[in-house]
Amino acid sequence: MTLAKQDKNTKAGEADRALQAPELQAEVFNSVRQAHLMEAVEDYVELIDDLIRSTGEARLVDIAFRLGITQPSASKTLARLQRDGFVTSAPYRSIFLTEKGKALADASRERHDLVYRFLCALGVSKETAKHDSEGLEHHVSEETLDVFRSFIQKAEK
Amino acid sequence: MTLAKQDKNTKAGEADRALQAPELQAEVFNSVRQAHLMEAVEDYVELIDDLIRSTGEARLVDIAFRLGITQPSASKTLARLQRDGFVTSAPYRSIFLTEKGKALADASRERHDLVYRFLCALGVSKETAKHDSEGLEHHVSEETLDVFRSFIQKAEK
DNA sequence: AGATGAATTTAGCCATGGCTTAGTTTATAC
DNA sequence: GTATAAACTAAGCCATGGCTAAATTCATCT
Repeated sequence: MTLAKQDKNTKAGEADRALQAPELQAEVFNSVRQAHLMEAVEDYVELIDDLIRSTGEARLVDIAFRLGITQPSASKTLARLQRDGFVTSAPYRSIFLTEKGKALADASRERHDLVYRFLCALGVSKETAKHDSEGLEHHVSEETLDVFRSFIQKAEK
Repeated sequence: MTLAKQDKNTKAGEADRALQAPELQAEVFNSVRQAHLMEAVEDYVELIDDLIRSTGEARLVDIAFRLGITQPSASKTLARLQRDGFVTSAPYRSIFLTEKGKALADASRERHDLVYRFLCALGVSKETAKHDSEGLEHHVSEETLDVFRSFIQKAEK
C-alpha cells in the first residue's frame, strides 16, 4: 500500500525518489556525510600508494602537486592521517603507508578502477571516466559495485 | 605513442587510470573540490523545493530533520544560502527559493532523478538507488549524464 | 666545508558545517 | 488574554581543509 501510494503520487517521467519518510532521508544524508569524512583519507592513501609504486617514494611536494593544493595544506592533512594511523613519516622524510593505510589504499584503488572501467564500458570517454570516477568512487555502495562488475563482464564478452 | 605506452604499463585487469600527468590529476581534484562546494547548496534547495511541493512550505524544523542535523546547523547554512541569493526568508518564517535557487533546485532534481532512474534501470534496488543517487548526483558530468539518459531509454524499450 | 636552493615545517588566517546552550519569538491551548 | 510549548535565533565551541608568510632543514654543487 505504501507502494501504491507512491505510484499514485509519481507523475509521469518523475522518479519516486523524493518525499520518502523523513527519518529515512535523514539516514541517507547522514550516511553521505559519513562517506564524506573518508574521502580525503582515501584520496591521500591512494595517491601515496600510486606514487610509491611509480616513483619509489611519496614526497610531500609531489602529493601536494598532484592534489592541486599547497604543501602546507597537504602537510596538515598528512599529520591527521598520521595521527589516525594511516601513514608514518619522519620529519623531512617521505611518507609511508601503515598496514591500515595500505589496506585502505588497496580497497580504494580497486573501487576506483572498477568505477572507471564501468564508465568506460558504458560508453563514457576515458577522459571523462577518469574525471567522474574520482568524484563518484567514494559514494558507490557495495550493491551498486556488484552491479557494475556484472555490467563490465557482460560488456566484455 | 602515449597510448601504446599506457597499454604497456597497464597490467591485466588493471585500469589505465592512475599515474597520468600530475597537472591533469591536479585539475581533476580541483574540479571535484569545486563540485563539493556546491553540494550543500544543491541539497538544501532541492529539499526546500520538495518540501514546498509536498507540504506547501519549507520550515527550518523540517529541513533540519530531513537532513539529520540540528536546527541551529541548518539555520546557519540557510543564512549562507540567503547571503548568496538562493533563498529568502523573514525571521521566524518559512524559507522561499529565489529565482536562482529555484533554477538550481530544478536542475538538481532533474539530475538526481536521472541518476536514480539510471541506477534502477541498471538493476540496483530502489533502496540502494535512493541512497547512492544522493551521494553520486553531485559528481556526474554532463557527458556521463547523457550516457545515462541513453541507457535508460534503451532499457525502457 | 660553505653557499644556495629546494623541501618541509610552523604559525596563523579564513570558510564551511557540524555541535550545544541559552534566549527570543511565535503559535496554541485553555 | 495569558501560560506553555514549539520554533527559531544567537553565541560560541570544534574539526576539516584550504591559504600565505616565514623559519627551518636537507641536499647539492662548487
